Amino acid sequence: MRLVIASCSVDYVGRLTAHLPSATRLLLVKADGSVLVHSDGGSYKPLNWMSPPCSLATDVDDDGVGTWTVTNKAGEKLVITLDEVHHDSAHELGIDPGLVKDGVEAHLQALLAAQIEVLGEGWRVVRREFPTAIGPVDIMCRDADGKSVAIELKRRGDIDGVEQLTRYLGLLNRDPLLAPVRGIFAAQEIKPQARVLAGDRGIECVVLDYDALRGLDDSESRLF
Amino acid sequence: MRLVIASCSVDYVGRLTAHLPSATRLLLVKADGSVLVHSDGGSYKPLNWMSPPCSLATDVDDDGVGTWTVTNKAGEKLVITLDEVHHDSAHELGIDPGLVKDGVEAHLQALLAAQIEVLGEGWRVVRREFPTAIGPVDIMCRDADGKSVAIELKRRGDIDGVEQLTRYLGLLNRDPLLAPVRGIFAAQEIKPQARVLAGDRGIECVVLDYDALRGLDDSESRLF
DNA sequence: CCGTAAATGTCGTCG
DNA sequence: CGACGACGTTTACGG
Repeated sequence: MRLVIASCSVDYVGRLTAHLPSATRLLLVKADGSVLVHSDGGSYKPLNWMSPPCSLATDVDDDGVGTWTVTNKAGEKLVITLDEVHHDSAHELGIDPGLVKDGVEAHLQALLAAQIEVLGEGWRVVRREFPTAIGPVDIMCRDADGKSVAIELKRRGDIDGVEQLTRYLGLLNRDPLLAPVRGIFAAQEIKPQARVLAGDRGIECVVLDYDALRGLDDSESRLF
Repeated sequence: MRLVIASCSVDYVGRLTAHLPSATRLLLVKADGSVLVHSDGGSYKPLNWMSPPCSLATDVDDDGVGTWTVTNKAGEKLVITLDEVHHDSAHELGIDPGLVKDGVEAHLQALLAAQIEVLGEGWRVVRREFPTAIGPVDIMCRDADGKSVAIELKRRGDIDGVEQLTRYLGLLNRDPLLAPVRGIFAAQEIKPQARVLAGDRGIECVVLDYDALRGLDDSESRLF
């Protein structure tokens, strides 16, 4: 990894065209050739960048002044014009073991599927990620009477999720083997507008407590 | 901007829980207090981070070994445990003038509006960003017979865009002065599922070639 | 401040 | 490799 602090201007030509006027910035060159241009504020997103795989060609003088050209297979190009270099150092980092995540939708789905009876006694899971022509239903199950129920799971219950479930229900209810299919919109948090829209579509809302679900499940290890 | 190369492990507890085992990484502290943890590969996205506004508290010895704790108002916490510091430098960067973009959806809209007859002879634009109660229709136009057509533009045509246009059409068709309103979903690329959904809703799909549109337009400058 | 739509989205997963 | 949905989405733009 190479770190350069330099006064520079940047031009990107690719999926769009973008330009950065001259200013002092951090240029970060990773081992895979990718380049990030960061300012001293904003967010984690660079002002400009080139994702790997790509290659960096430099045309600079003894002071590091000149141009860097980063290109990729798709013909996208990032041109960095360096006016003055304030810092330039390289560091060996090695392979990163990577991130371990916990608490995302997949876990919520596993937890709910393992404890589907929190929704009603005698309920059973037919399939997780039940396939349809327009995408998979998160959990397909049947209630105590054997009637089909489609569950859409979200961490945050927004209008989009209700729309998604509505599309599934519209399709599923055309299948005489399944119809009538009931819909349940389950999330850790459901926005008021989503709740209203769900009510309007005859979709039931369920707020899930992730910690409670995890607590109820005695053998957490088998979920993963 | 402070740059630290260090062997460290990282824990994030917030909207989710995440852990990074010990390895050598770049720690980037921006002037606004935000912190980015980058590995030597991957993409522009850090392995872990804390967005501003947030505050960094350090508890380290003379070698820089110890822990950094970054917290924000929402109670999210990023804890970095430094085992060994290989590099530590600070740099003054100043304010960044910011990025200038060109070639995004707004430009596609301008190009298509200027050449609306690529959709059919005698078509004319009624208005770009035609206002409705639930948001603006990208382009409202009339075909050769004077019938209303609502166009939704996307760079990438996904299901969301079809839903969006469907909502507009539902509203517009309640207006006797406009109805019946036809819908066209135009994008540089249309996903199969979006195409199926559009077909189901009676919405026509049009694939746009940005370069061709730009090439057809003789005076590109007047678009901007 | 909240809601909506765009993004050089990126990232994982599954076919 | 493409299609698809989640994302600590983030970010910009209105009201």
